[in-house]
Amino acid sequence: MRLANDRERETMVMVVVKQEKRLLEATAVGKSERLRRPTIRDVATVAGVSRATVSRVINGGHYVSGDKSAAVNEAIDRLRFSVNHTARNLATRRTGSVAFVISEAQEGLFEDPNFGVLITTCSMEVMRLEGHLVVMAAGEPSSQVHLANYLRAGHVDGALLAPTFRDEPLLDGLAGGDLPIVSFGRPFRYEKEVSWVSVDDHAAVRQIIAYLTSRGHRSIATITGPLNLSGGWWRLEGYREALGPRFRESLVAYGDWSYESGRVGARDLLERHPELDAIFVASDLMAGGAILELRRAGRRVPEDVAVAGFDDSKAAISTEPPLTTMRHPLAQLAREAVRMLFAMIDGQQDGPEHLMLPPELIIRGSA
Amino acid sequence: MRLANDRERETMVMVVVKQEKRLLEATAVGKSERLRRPTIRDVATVAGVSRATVSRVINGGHYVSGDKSAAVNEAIDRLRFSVNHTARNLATRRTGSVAFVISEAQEGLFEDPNFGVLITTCSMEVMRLEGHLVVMAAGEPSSQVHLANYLRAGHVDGALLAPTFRDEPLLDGLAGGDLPIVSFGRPFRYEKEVSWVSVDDHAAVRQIIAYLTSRGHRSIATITGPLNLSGGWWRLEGYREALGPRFRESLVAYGDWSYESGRVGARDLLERHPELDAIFVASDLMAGGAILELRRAGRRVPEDVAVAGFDDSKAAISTEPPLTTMRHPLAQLAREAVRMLFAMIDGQQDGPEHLMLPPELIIRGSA
DNA sequence: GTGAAAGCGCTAACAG
DNA sequence: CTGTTAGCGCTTTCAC
Repeated sequence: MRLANDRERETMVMVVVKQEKRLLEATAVGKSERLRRPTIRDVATVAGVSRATVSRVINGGHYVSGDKSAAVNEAIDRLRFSVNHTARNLATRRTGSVAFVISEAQEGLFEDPNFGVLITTCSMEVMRLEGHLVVMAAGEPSSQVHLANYLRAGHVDGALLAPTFRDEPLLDGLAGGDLPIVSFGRPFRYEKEVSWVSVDDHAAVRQIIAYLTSRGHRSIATITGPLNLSGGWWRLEGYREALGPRFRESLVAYGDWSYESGRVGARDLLERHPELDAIFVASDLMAGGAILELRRAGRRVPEDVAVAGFDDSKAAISTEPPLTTMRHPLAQLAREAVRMLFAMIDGQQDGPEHLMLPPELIIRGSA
Repeated sequence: MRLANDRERETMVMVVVKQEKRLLEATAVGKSERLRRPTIRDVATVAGVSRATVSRVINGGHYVSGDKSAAVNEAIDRLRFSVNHTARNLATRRTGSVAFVISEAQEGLFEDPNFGVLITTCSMEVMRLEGHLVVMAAGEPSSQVHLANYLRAGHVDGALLAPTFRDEPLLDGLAGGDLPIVSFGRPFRYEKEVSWVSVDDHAAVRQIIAYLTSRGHRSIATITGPLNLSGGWWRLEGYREALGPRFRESLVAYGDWSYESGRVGARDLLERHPELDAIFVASDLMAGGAILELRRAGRRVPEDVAVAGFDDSKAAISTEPPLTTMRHPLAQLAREAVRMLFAMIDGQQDGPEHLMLPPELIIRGSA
């Protein structure tokens, strides 16, 4: 009895509200006159089933009979229904979105073509898993702290971190918190605590140095990336180890991923070691700059000086000659990172997970 | 009486639910053991007010007395409360997020450093307005149609469109719909119907050509961007108009924004017009390539051939000599685009709005 | 100025 | 397999 009364009341209220709404909409200004989107309630009515059944259908259709399922699907099509993610998220207590955190000052990162592959692949992969990729940028330390708090406040289900610098405060606020995160590149100081994906920089460089050595090169120099970024750091470490006793500080030029720094690096190396016969450059873009400078100095590539790059980005095939380089499996890393993140979000993964993918030697004309 | 009964019932239910929840949490597995986030209900209890009052406070604090307001704020701090956007969005019928749509195949766009400024500035501006910037990429035409439908399905409040190509299907599915959109660059075919922001490419090129002419240059060539992108198209139009009767097809080399196409373009121009004494290049990156090629051909810059770029991106100061160029007010355009979009979303703006910002001539060493 | 309560649209027990 | 119903956390009338 009580129940019946309640339902009556509810129904009455609903009707009134609906009328008011229609009134509102009818008098609304031009553009926004579209009627409200259909809800599962509408679908349920049209299909002649309960809301729960509709919900089941749009969530995989398990435990629903064939005909009911068909009826629901038909109603969905007819009404052009599409689920309201906000409502779903409220009910499931998930936001349905993950952050892509850019910690570096904007300018730098975006000059790197790799970055584009990363963000686009992540976005597509997240969308494939029915989620949203939300880009969040924080340059200065203060806003990084702010961002870390924001992220932890439950506005996103997890976060993907673009390569972070050695001393950035971002990870301090995130590591050990309960927000699932996956870092691109091995995060300094938090390598154990935080999940990450990375190409095996160390092994990659050993491999390419071995290749250069096997081709008879004896005086192999290098141009590094930024050493406060894990890619820059580990590629130099790999070089150092590969050279072993032949390593000398003067064989190292310090770059910052930019084309220009490749040029400057090559020039300096040539000055210090006119006899050098090969250079391993830590990114293709820099390698392009290095080749230019070598040419200017009258060296032929690869006859006089062999040049090997890293990444196999678009830059690798726009040099003359095209670059011999290590392929950086960025798209795959991005997909794996998203997979790892969702596993953590879904609670299928407890502790931190670390994934190191092998690169591949791509032999072209420069070495 | 009826009311009282209802409340009683509600209260009882609440208590039971809460107990169950606590039980659940206590038995939950390790990591996710954190207690649930405080809600406005908790804040209300602690502050000794109603949920409505809390809501008022966190939404501007209007119509709330000083002391209640203070009490609420104190409770908020104490409980480390932060609003649940999902719940708010459900109640307000807004998603709180806007899409940043990348229609181009990923590779291309991300080589453009401009693009980074755009997306980062948009993200920061949207966050400043309490929203989220969701990146959505769609390369092939089929997925573009899919994306257009998705966007219109109400999953976002509006969309910012990265520069679109002349014949992309994306806009066909979006223009005229009821989803607010703002395009970066003047959208072909939809210039009237769709809101957009753009630098005044046409005027910019006239200005820089006037500058070159004033410096005594008589044979001014150009290297264009992609003509199926509005920036590329209008810069060529500006060049054409500025040259007037002196315009000749052979003075035009067609590029694609890439460094390499700048090199090739300069080489071709030099071949066709050995007498040329100036080149207007439609992007700084290409200008860098052009300078390289000119040097190779033995021309001094700017003594023999003046080179002017466009964008004033980082590339402009890493050339030798640094580039004379037109500053592209990208960050400002991004902020204005977000402002326009929110105005449309908030219903403060009806028809499409178009904003063209003037560029600024930056004189450095190359011209 | 403030509180009560009705939703927002969906999911997830819980019965049956 | 299917329907009922109690929330998810917040906003927003509507009274007072």
